Amino acid sequence: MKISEGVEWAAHACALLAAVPEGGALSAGAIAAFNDLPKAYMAKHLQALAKAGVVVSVRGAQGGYRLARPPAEISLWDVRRAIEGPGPDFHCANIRLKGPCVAPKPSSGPCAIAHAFWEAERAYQAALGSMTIADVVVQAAREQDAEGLSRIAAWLRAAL
Amino acid sequence: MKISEGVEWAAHACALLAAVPEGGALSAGAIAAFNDLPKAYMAKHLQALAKAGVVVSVRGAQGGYRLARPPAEISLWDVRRAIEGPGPDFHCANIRLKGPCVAPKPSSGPCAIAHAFWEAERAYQAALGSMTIADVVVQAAREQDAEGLSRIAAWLRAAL
DNA sequence: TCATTGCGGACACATAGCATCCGATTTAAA
DNA sequence: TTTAAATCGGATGCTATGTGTCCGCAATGA
Repeated sequence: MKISEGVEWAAHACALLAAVPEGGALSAGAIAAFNDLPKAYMAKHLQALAKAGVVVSVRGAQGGYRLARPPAEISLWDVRRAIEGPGPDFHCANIRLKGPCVAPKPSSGPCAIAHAFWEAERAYQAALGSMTIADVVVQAAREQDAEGLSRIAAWLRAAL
Repeated sequence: MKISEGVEWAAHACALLAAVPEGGALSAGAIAAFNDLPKAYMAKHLQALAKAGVVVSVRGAQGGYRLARPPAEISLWDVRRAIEGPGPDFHCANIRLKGPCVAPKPSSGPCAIAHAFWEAERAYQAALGSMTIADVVVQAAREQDAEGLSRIAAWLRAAL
C-alpha cells in the first residue's frame, strides 16, 4: 500500500491557499510554481479538490482557486479523500465463500478480517480528521523566520 | 490507496493454519485449494509470511507451513506488514523545500503534513495490532454450525 | 473581441500488483 | 538408493493504477 504523491501536493496546495485573502483566487499555475510542481498535473488534483468541495474554482481571466471553508474546517482526511477517492482501502473479496468447505447456506456479509481492517481505517480517518489545514499552516509558519514570511507574502501579492 | 488482495489471502491462510495440530504442516497447494485461490501466487505470499517470521516453512515431502507463534500472538498488523512490506505508506517528498520562496537555510526534516499522516498510520497500526489471528478464528467459528466445523476438520485431516 | 483560466477527455509512460512457470534444493517415504 | 513431494528463488508476462502532458471547449474579466 502506498499513498499517492498527489495527496501531498494537494495538502501543500491547501496550506498555500489558506494564505489568500478573502475574495482572491490563486491560479493552478501559481500554485504549481510555488512548490515547483508540473502545472498540468497539479491542475488535475485541484479539479479533484474542487469536485470534492474542499476548494472552489473561479473560471475565466483572473480566476483560480480558493478554499471552500475556513482552514480550521478542512482536515487532512478531507484532502486525502478528495484525491484518493472515498471508499475503504481494504476490499473483502469474500474468499471464505469459496472452496471445498463452504457451507450450503453461507452467511453472507464481510468476514471478521474485513471488519478488523475497516475498524483500523476508522482509526486512521479519525486521526487525520483531527488535523486541519489551519494546524498545518501554524506549524509551517513556526519553521519560518520573519524574513521568510515576508518573502512568501510578497510572492503571494505578485501572484494574485 | 488500495490494500493489495494478497493481504486478505495471507490473513485467511493464517486463520486456516491456526487449525493445524502441533508438529503438522499444510502445503501451499492445500492452503490455496481451501479458498479456491491460485496455488503459485498463494505460495509467493506464504514465502513472504515465512520471511517475515509469521509462519515457518517445512521443506521436502510432507512439508508445508505452520504458524511460527500461537495464533493469539500473531496480529493482523504482522500479516499486513509481511505482505506489503515495512515502512510508512506516506512518503514525504519535501516539496516545501522547492520553489521560489524556500529559505536559504531550510530547516530539513519532514513537514507537519508528513507528521500528521505518520501519526494516523500509528493509529492504524495500533488498531490492527490489537486484532489477532485467534480473534479471527473465534469469530469465524461462531459463524459456522457444528456440521460446518466437522466438515472443515475432515478436510484438514485429509490434507495433512 | 480577446486573453486568461478552469474543465474534461484522450493519450503515453512508469510502476506496482497479479499470476504463472521453471530449475534447484531439501526431505520423507517407497 | 531412488523417487516423489514440497519449498525457494528468479524470470517472465499481463493488468491496473498513478504520473504527466496535451488539446479543445467553456467561462469570464479586461
